[in-house]
Amino acid sequence: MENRPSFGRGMLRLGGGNWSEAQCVEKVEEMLSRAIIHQEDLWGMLMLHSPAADPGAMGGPEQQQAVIPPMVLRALMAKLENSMDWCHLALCRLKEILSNSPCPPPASLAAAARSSRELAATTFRDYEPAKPIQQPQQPIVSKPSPSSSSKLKQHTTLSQIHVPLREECLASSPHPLTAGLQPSSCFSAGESGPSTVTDSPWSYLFSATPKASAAPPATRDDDQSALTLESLDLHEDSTHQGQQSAQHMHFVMNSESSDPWNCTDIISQPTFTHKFKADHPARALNHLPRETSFSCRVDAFAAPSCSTAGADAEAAKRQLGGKAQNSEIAALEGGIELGSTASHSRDLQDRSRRNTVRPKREREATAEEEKSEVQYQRLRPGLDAKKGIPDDGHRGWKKYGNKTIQNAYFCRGYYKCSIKNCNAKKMVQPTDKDPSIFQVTYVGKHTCSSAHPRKRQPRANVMAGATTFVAAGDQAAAAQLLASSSDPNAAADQRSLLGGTVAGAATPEITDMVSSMDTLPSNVSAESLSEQWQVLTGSHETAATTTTRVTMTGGSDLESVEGRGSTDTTSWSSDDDWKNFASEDVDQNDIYSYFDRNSDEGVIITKAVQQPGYL
DNA sequence: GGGATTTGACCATC
DNA sequence: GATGGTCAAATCCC
Repeated sequence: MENRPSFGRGMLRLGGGNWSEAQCVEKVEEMLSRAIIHQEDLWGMLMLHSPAADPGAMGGPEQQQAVIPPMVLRALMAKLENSMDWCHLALCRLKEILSNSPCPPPASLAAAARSSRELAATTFRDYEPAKPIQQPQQPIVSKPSPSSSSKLKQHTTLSQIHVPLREECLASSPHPLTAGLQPSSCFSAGESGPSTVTDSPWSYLFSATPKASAAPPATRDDDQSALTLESLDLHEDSTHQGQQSAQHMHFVMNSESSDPWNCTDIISQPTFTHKFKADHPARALNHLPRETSFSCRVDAFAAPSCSTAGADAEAAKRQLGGKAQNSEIAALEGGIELGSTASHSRDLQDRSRRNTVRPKREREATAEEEKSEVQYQRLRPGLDAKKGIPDDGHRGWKKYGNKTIQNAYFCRGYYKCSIKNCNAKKMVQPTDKDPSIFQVTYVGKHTCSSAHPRKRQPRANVMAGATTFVAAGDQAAAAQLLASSSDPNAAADQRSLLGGTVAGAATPEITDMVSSMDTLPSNVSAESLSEQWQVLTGSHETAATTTTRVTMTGGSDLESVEGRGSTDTTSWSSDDDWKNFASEDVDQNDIYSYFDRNSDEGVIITKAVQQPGYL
């Protein structure tokens, strides 16, 4: 399985190189941040069905039998909350170590502090009252490694931080550790500009960093997307933290919607300005409201000495002529700092400059490179499980290599077309943040068009999952459908829908992408029922669904039906196909057509999902 | 047994 | 020297 790190005989290579302690700490910080994201997601999913959160959601007795016992749910939630507390605490501690400047807990924290055993007794009172939680009772005192070559070599006296204990659930009470902090106070003494947005519990710190769209930047004139990042610029501040230069980012955002968990409040304030300064672009991004979907225009970009995320990664790719080292891009996208030293910054800047004179290899490969295309494809549970990678419809891919990539958790698989003399290749790599989404880089074109018929999808009935996407504007119904779905992705989509859909937010790219059932035989009539656009903020996707009712007349002499997406077509050529056909991957851009037929009438739903840059 | 996959080695490039 | 792409022998699996 190329999608998992290799262990045992093929020991995972962790990229090599010497990492300073500071870099290791940054790594840990990144891991903790991601852990928190997952914890919050899980917590949110638990909240959706928690009887404590919604006593009326239990339904009848049949449903009660099917759900997790309330006491277990509460215990799970308490576990999650405790875990999240610890992650927040660890992050605060790490940042304190890094900056070597103690950041005392806010007054609200001191007021909130109680003993850990008291917490245990509180959170587990309904489940396992006597079970203590292993938590340190004393403030952590750093023990610098004698071999350290970083600033950590110096003894760092850490401030006392008592374990913050929450008495209320996260939905109604922000974390006490962060409740009293201004946006950048934990990182630097940078200014914290005015913000008219009341930070929600989900947007404080270390949450998912919104990513910029890879699509051409949209302006507010031609795009009604929920959030527009008006400008983003970076500049060096060599005076910051001694010799380490800092990337300062300034954001000016106009937003009509941001936090899907508190969408109404944001909508009531159609425009807000959020300015701040942080000593790390990724940290700056962390202050953006969580789970937002936006486009951005990069007005200026300086090759970073530290990682950025999303927009910066894309900008870096462009800046480096699309030939940036994968390690750098992976680090950029992952928010991982490859090296905090000035030398690494210079290296990146030099690389950027070198690209004005294109390397020999690149020049020679120009023709081929122009044919490369990067896509993000989602693994469809049940359909792609066997191969472990998304099925793009081509039958002849042969795997010829597997490689661990520096700073990427998952291996990259190398595939080429098995047809003789065909030069098509692709590289497939799960993204770090969501292994079910793969970055697929196609290189070269197929020269075997007649020899690789599209692979017919298994005729499993996936209609139940497909229909869940048509309920834009009817979030409750959609959520109910998704909740009843067995699709593991349903929870995420449920969160997305519950988080708020924005009608009329389709981008021109999506408009061009979707065309449903434009070729029909004479005995089939099609009636377009609806076309819905929505921004699935929770998954950073924009989705379009078109629903077409299809009626077959004149008996079962169907010959062919085609549905066409932007780059490919799907077809079924016999009545038997028509009857049994359930799902077809229309093309590689996450366009799916679903068909369900009862007697002579069916409904075809085409869903197009645009993943903005993905990540 | 044969095709597909894995995996260490090799090579090109920076 | 580090890194990514490719090769090919070994191995796996149907």
